[in-house]
Amino acid sequence: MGRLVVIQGATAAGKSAVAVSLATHYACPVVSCDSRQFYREMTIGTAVPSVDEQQAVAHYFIQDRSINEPLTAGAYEIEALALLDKLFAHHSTVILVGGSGLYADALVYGLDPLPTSEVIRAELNSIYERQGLAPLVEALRMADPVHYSLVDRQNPLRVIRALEVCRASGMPYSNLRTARHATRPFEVVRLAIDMPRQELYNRINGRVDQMIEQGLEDEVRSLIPYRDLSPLRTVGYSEFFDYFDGKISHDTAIDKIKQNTRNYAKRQLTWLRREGDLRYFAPHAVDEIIAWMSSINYGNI
RNA sequence: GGUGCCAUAGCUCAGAUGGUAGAGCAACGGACUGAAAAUCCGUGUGUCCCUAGUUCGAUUCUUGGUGGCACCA
Repeated sequence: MGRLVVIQGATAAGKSAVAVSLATHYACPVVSCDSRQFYREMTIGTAVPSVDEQQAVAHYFIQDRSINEPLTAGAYEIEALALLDKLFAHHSTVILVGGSGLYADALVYGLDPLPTSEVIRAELNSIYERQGLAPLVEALRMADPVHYSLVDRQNPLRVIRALEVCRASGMPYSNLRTARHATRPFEVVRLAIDMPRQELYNRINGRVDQMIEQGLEDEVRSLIPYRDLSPLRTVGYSEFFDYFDGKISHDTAIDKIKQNTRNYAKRQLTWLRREGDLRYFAPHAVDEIIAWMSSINYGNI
């Protein structure tokens, strides 16, 4: 049975470099679970692996599609599972790396097979825009009292998604949620890259400055026609759109990118904390990671 | 050098005729099963510049410092 090594951690923590080092050591490929590095139109602002890194080891799910075809977590689960099937035919180890916790969990634990409906969601969104959240919350109370009592009723995305599932399936959302972990045809080893908060924030600030030097502003400007697509709701892009709109100054935009990236990193860390026994390593501790991996037995996910 | 004004949270500031203080932003904590770099929720974290007085009690009033700003030299 193959072994999937999952490398997580906050943005700018140095996950990609660790992944390349490990992949070189195990002579294995790297699969990304970064929801913004999927898109070929976004390069500078998403800090995709460098050309050198991509030539050193095979990378998958890196800039392999267009922002016109967004990849949802559910679709990612299916595509990535199919890919792993092929990769494990030739490799005993595959590395999964990326900052999108939901996507990593979709692949590792699986999502319940819930329906989606663009049409229903569009209807719900239009109600939300015209009448606000209250009627949607009330509709959810009628359609699924159980989930109504559990859901964050102030969060439009949660309420709308739950209603979307109810209407598309004809069943209460809560009936379809099992919270069961899927069984996978591979073992999973999870670890995370971490460092002191201040150090992480310094790296983030420095990386944003680098992105500016590399021409992030021009990259974002070239994407103005696509600004409403969901992949462009992204730190580093939204702020420049605000600047182009004259809402904020250039300097403010850059400061906001740094701040919003720090906030994003904090949310990633919060997400990872619920993975109680996650093993943390420093970004340069590749030898330590290799030693740790050879010391653990398969089977304890 | 003189005169005036100012000094309160990480930042910008408000405030109490004397009873140890509060806004915005930041920060921190959390939620999150198909928008997830998204979306949403919660929390004041403080030698009220220092000093000596007055007072039952001083961050608030008074004295003397220190630092900043403005104007005059």
